[in-house]
Amino acid sequence: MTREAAAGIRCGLGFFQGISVSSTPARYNFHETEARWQKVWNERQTFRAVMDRAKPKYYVLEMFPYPSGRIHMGHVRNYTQGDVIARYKRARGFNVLHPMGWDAFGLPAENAAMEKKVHPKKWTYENIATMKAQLKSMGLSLDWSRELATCDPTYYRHQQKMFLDFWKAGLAYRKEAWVNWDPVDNTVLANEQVIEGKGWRTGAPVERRKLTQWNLKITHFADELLSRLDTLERWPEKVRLMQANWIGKSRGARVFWDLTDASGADRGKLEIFTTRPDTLYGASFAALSPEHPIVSELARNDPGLERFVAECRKTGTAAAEVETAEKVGYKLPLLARHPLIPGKTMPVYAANFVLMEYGTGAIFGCPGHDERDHEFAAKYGLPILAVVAPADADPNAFSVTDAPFVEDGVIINSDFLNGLGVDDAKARVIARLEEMGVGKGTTQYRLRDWLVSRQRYWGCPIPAIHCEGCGIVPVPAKDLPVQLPDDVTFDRPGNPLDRHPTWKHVDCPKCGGPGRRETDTFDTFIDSSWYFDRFTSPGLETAPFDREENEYWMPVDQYIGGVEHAILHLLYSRFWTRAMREVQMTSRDEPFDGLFTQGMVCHETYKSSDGQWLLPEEVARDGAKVVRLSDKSPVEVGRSEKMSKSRKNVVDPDQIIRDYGADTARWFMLSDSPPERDLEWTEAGVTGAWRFQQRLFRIASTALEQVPPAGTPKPASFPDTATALRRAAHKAIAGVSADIEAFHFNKAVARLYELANTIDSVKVTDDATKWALREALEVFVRLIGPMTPHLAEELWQQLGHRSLLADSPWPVPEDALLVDDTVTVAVQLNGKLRGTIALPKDAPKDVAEAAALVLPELVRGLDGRTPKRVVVVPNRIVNVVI
RNA sequence: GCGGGCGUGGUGGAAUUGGUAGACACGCGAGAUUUAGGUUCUCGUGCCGCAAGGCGUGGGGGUUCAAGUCCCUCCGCCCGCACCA
Repeated sequence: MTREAAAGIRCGLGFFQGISVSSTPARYNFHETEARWQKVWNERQTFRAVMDRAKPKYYVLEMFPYPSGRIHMGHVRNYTQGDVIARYKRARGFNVLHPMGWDAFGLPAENAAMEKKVHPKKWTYENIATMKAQLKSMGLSLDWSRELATCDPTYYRHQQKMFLDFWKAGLAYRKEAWVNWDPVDNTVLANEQVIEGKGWRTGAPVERRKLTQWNLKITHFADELLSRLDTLERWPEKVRLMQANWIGKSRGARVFWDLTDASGADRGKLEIFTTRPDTLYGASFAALSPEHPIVSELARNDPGLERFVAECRKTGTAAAEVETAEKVGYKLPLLARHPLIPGKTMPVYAANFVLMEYGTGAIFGCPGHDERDHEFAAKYGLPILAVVAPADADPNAFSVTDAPFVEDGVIINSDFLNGLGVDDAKARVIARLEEMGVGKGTTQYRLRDWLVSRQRYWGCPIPAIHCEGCGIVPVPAKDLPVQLPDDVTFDRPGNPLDRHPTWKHVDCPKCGGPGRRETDTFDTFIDSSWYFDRFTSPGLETAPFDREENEYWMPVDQYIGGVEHAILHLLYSRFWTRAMREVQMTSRDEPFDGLFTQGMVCHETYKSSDGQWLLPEEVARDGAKVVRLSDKSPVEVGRSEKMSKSRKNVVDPDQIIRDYGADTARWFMLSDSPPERDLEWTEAGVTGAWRFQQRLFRIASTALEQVPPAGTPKPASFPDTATALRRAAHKAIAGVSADIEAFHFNKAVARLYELANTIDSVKVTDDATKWALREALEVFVRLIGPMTPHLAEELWQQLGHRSLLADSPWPVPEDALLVDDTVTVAVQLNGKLRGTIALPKDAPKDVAEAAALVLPELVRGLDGRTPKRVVVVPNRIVNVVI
C-alpha cells in the first residue's frame, strides 16, 4: 500500500475536494510512515549528541533496562516520557544528550543458562538485539552511537579500576560479619536488597550467615547523603523522605557500663547506644544481641545459652514473624554497674529483640518508658521505674504500671535531672557522662555499609588476589580487566568461577607465590551506579570518562524511572559519585539534578473457573460478562494490578506497535493518567488513541486542501473567527509548553484534543482565515512532535516543509493572542451561581456590578430585595449578597 | 507502630493565588450517513425534578461574600520503613 498511500497524498488535494458523500478518505498508513521516518532519522544521525559549548546542554536519561528478553509496557511508558522531554528540549534549542544502554549483568542470565543450556553471554546479547529492535520501533530520539552494555569488558575494566582506587582510599574493605543469604540465588544480599525479610529478586526468606565479604563505605558519606537531600529540589519529596528514613540519623549517647560477675570480679566493659539518655535513672536491666561477641564468648561454655542463640537465629526477620515473636531473654552470669548511681547493679540478658546491626548491639532497658523494655520487664519480673512524668501529673505520685509512658514530659526520680524537660535532660546527662568519662554524645545512623560481594558468575569480577603470605592483594592496574572466563558450567548450583579448573589460580602480584583470584563478583548495582557518567565518553579506553566531556554533560538534568529504585539504585549512585570525588575523578557531589518517578502500567487480571490465570488476549467481553475465548466459560475479573508475567495480565508492546503503531502506543501512554500515577492499560483506551491518529490525519488532509502555501505573508487583519482560531493555537503553545515542563503530559494531551476540535470545526470563508488555518495546523503539528513524532513528521512534510520537524524550533506564542478581550464573568447570589455575563477584559468594578444586577436570573432570585453587599472580583465573579 | 500519599460523574481524570466543579477522553443514549476491513458525523450525558429550582468533590463540623482547595475531627484505600534502642 506504500505506493497507494503516496499517491493518495499527492493527489489528495484534488481527490478530497468537494467530497462526494460516498468517498472514504485514505487511511493513515502508520506502518509505512513510521518505518520511513525512523530510517531518515537514523541515516541523518539526527539525534547524535556532540559537545558544543555554544549551546546549553540538556541530559535526559531513562533508567536503562535489564535485557530480560523483550521490552514490557513499563519500558514503553518510561521511554515515551523521556522522549517527550528530549524532543521538546531539543526543539527549545538545547543540545540534548539522550543515550541508551543495557544493565547487562545479573542472575536471570545464569538461570537461563541452567534452564536452557545457553551461555549467559549469548543469552544476554541476543536479548539486547531483540530489545534494541523493539526500542527502535518506538521511534525514540536516542543517540545509539553511545550505546553500552555493562557486561562488556571495555565497560567493566574501568569499574574495576575505580574499585581499586576506592580500596586504596579506604572506601572499600573486607569484613567478617553476619550477612543476608538468599538461599535460592545462593548469594549474599545488601541490606537494601532485603525487602520484608525476603530476597528482592526471589522473595525467599533470607538466612543469616557469618562470612567475610567486600563492603563499600557508604556510611562514610551518611551525613552528607542525608543533608544534601534538601538541595535536590527537582526530586520528588517522597523519594527524598524515603532516603532520609533509610539513612536514619538519630542523636543519642554511647554509655559504658562496667561488667562484673556475681562475685564482683571485673568482667570488662559494655558499650550501649541510646537515644534516651535522659531515662538512664530508669534503667533496670541490660540486654545484648544474641550475636554480640560477649554472648558468643559465654556461649562456648554454656550449652543452654548456645541453644538460645541458635533458637533466635531461626526466627526470621519477616514483618509477620517479628510482630508475633515473643520477647525472650537468657540471663547471663553478669551484672552491669550503673554509670551514674554508685553501687547500683542490674542483671544482664541476651535478648532476641536486640539487633547486632544497629548501634552497639546492646541496650539498657528502661521499662517505664519503652514499649519493648516494658514487655520484657513484665515477663521477667524486672522493676519498672518511672523517670518521666506528664507535665500535668504529680511528680511524687506518678508511676508506670500497665503501659510505658513514652511521650514528652518532666524528669522525676533522677537526681540532678529532676524537673527538666526531656531535651534539656538529654543535654545535661550527656555533659555529665562525658565529664565522668563513662559516655559521650553521638550520632547513630541506620544506614550500613554496602555489601558488594556476590557468589555468582555473571557479574563484574572483583579485581583482588588472595595470597597466603601477603593476604588480600589488589590486581595491578596493568592486568585489568580481569575478564570472566567463557568456559564455565552450570550443571551444579553454586558459583561456576569457584569450580573453574584454572581461572582462579594465579600468582600473587606481590610475592610471586601461588595465589587465588577472588571468585566473588560485584553486586550489579555497582554497574548501574556510574553508567550515566560513561555515556559522556562511551568509547574512551584510557579512563571511565573524559573529564571535559563529563563536565559538559553531567549532571543528568532529567532522570526518569520507577520509584522502586528510590533507595537502591539512586542511593548507590549518589554514593558512587562521592566516592569518585574522593579519589579526585570528579568535583561533583550529585549525579541527578532532576528526578521523575513514573507510575506503573497496570491491567485487569483474569482467572478461569479452574483457577488458572489467563492472558488478556485469551478472554473477551460478552455483554456484561467476561468469557474465555476458547470455550466461552465464565472468567473471574480481578482488580487492576501491575503487569506481571506471574499474573499473566500483560500486553506485549510489540503487538500493539504492530497493530496500532508506535505513535498510538505513545499517545495512549501519555493520555489520561498523570505520569507519576499508575496507568491502567485498556483495549478501549488504545483504540481511542488509534482513532485519534486517524482523525488527525483526516483533519489535516482536509484542511490542507484549503490552506495557502507555506511562506504566504501574514494578512494585515483577521476576521473574528480567524482571531479565535489563532487565539486557540497560541494558547495551546503556551499551555502545552507549560504542561510538558511540569510533566503534565495528560493535560498537554487534553489541550491538543481541544485544539484539534477547534481546527476541525472552523469554517473557512476568506484568505485570512485560510492563513490562520495553516498557522494553527503548523502549530498543532509542532506541538504533537514530541508525542507522536512519526505522524508529526509526516504532516510537517505535507505542509510543504523540506526540513525535518525534528530539527525545527518550538513555536513561540504571540503574547497579544494569549489574553482575551472579552471575559465571561460568573454572577452569584449568596455564593450560588445564577448565570454569566460577558464583559470587556478588566472592566471597572462598577460596570461589572451594574451588568450583573440586571441579569434576569439574578433579578428573579432577588425577588425585589435590595443587596446588602456586592463583591466584585475583576474578570472572575460578581457575588451579590442579600 | 512510625513516615508519606490519595479519596471528585458509570470510568480515567481536569480545576495557578479560595472565585462558573466535572475541561479532555472513554463509556453510554438518541439520530444521520455508509453498510461492513478496528466506520464517520451531529446532538445529549453529575444526581433529583415536568419545570422553577434543589443537591452535589469519602463522613461530620468550622472559617469566609465565596471552600474540591484553608482549619478541626472521623472513616477508607495505597506506598515506604519497622523489635533501629
